[in-house]
Amino acid sequence: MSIETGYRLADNSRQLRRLFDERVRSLGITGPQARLLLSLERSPNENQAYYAERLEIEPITLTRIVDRLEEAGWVERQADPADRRARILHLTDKSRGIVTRLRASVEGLFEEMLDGFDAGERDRFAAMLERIALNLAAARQPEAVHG
Amino acid sequence: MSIETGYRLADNSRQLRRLFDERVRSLGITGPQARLLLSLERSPNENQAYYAERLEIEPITLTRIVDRLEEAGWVERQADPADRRARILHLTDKSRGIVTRLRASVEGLFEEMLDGFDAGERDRFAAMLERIALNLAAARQPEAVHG
DNA sequence: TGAGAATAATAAGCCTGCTTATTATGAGTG
DNA sequence: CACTCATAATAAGCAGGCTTATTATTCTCA
Repeated sequence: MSIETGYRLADNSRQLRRLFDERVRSLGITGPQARLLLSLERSPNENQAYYAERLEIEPITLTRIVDRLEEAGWVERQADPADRRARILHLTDKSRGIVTRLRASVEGLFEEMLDGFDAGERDRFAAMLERIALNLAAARQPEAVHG
Repeated sequence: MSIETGYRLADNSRQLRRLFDERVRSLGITGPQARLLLSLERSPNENQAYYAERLEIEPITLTRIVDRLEEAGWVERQADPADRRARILHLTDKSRGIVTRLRASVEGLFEEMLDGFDAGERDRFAAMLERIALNLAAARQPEAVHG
């Protein structure tokens, strides 16, 4: 039984990612670029390692996303006066406008996803997802159990 | 509220995909390659278009996965006597052994994911995922509503 | 202080996903 | 039959994910 549910969960999230990518594409950016811009709006002026951690991608992956965003004028790298290794990221005047639309797009999509769910159902679904998140975290480090 | 739930769903599935990729990697193949091999076990001897449709990837993406699997001896392409454009795929003697272990790996992972969920909870979670799948399908073609 | 470990960013190279385009073949219609 | 349209596979080229490795800097602690 868990097989079908596992596949369904994977399928749903693939659809969700696709829809997100499609919608932000009309704004001229890719899905991962949009995720970084949203993260930059919420927590600005941190170094690249911070955003890589937050988006759960490798630093080198983030580096290349930033390369393209910077080239297109959506973000700027800035030296960190406190650490000469680091680069601080921030939005530009050009990008501040788009981020609002991005946020609306994401919120609308998530709302469509849960269309027809009442408040109680949303709570129960969210609680189940939290339990699954814990299970997946536990599955990640099977060695740690033997401490 | 739906924002956090949407992000949680996306996060969970990213974790799930990562765990899957990590586990099959020890068998010497990548995640997408594993998905194709499992699909080949379940429905053998179809053409490439069939598996692309089934895995919900573009035909060209499947072509390249097959390129690498064929080169490594995990699958074989075969001419379709009924359609000279098409190529029929099938597993090889070498791959038949690994597919059993793949299946066990997937089933184990999905089981860990739902650890602690009783039968009723599994049913309710699966039902919610189905509703979300319908909502996402509806979100895909907003134009069709006006049809 | 000074040596070694840790951290920040990046490069190279692989695989997978996409869009757009091309070629070969098949199917349908007049 | 011939014309058109659809379909199967593939190519080119890009973005994003990864692993592994490199360089520069910072941190730790004996």
